[in-house]
Amino acid sequence: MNDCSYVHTFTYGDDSLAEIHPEHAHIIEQTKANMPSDEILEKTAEVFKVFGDKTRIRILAALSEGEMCVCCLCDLLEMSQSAVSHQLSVLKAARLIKSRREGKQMYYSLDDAHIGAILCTGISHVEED
Amino acid sequence: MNDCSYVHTFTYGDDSLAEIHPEHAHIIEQTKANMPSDEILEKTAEVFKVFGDKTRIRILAALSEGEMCVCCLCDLLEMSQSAVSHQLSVLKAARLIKSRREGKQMYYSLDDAHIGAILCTGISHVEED
DNA sequence: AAAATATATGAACGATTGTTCATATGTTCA
DNA sequence: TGAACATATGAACAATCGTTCATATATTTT
Repeated sequence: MNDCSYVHTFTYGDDSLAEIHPEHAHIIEQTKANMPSDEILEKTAEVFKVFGDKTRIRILAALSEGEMCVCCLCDLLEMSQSAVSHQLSVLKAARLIKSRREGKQMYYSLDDAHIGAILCTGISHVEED
Repeated sequence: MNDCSYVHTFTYGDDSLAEIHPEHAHIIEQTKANMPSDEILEKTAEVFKVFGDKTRIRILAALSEGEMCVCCLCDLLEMSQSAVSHQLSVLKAARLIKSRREGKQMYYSLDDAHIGAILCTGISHVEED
C-alpha cells in the first residue's frame, strides 16, 4: 500500500504525516486545476491513436505533400485498395483528412494546419537522435 | 481491379492510358522522393502510439505542469499504482518522459520540449470545435 | 442499359494492448 | 538486520485493432 496518497487529507495536527510531503497536496490540487478536462484529454488521446499506425502515418506524410487520390496512395504505399480505403475512413472519421470527389475519383487532403504541425513535430522528435 | 496504379508505366504510345492521368506518375514519384524514409515514419508512428492512450495522455498532461512522483500521479489519476507504473515504463521506454530518484520516490518529467509541443498542439486541435 | 472503373464496407481472424493480481526490487528508518 | 515504504514487473485475460476477402455502391463510358 502507498500512504503518499493520503497526504492531501491535510492532517497537519499529525506531525508524522504532515511533515513527510506537505507540498504534495498542493501540487496535486494545483495540477488538477490546471489540467484540461478529462473529456478533452480523452478526445486528444483518440486523435493521437489515429496517428499511431504506420500505414496512417504514411498516408498523412504523403498528403502533406498535397492532395492525392486513393489509387495513387495504393500505388505509393504498395498496399491493397481495401486496406488503404479502410484507413482513409479512420482518418476521415477522426477529421485528420477531408475528401472531395472528382468524377470517379476521391481526392484526400489534410483537414487542418494542426495535422501537418503535429506530424512534423513528431518526425522532428524522431529525427533528432 | 484498379488500372490507375498502372499509369506510372508511362505507356505514352497507348493513348487510352496515357491521356487519363498523365500527371499521376509525377505526383507519385515526387511525393515518394519528398517523404521521410519508411524507417522514420515507422518510428514516428510508434511515438504517436504512445500518445494514443487516455491514461498516458493524462500522465503527460500532469507532467507538463512539472515533475511529479508516482504516488502523486496515482492520487491525481485515481488509478492503481501498478497501472500507473506500467504506463510510466511505456512512456519512459519511448523516451517521452525521464525519471530521477529522490530517496524512496521516483520523480518523472517530460523528456523533451517536443513532447509538450506535440501534446499542446493535439489539445488545441481538439479544443477548436 | 450494361460494362468498366474507382472507392467503400461488413465479417472474420490473428495480433497487439491495458489492466489486474501477485510478487519482486530498491530505499530508508529503527 | 528487519520492517515499512515506494516503485517495478511478469503472467494472464478481455478488449481493441489492422488486414484480407468478398461484395456493395457510385460514377463514367459505350
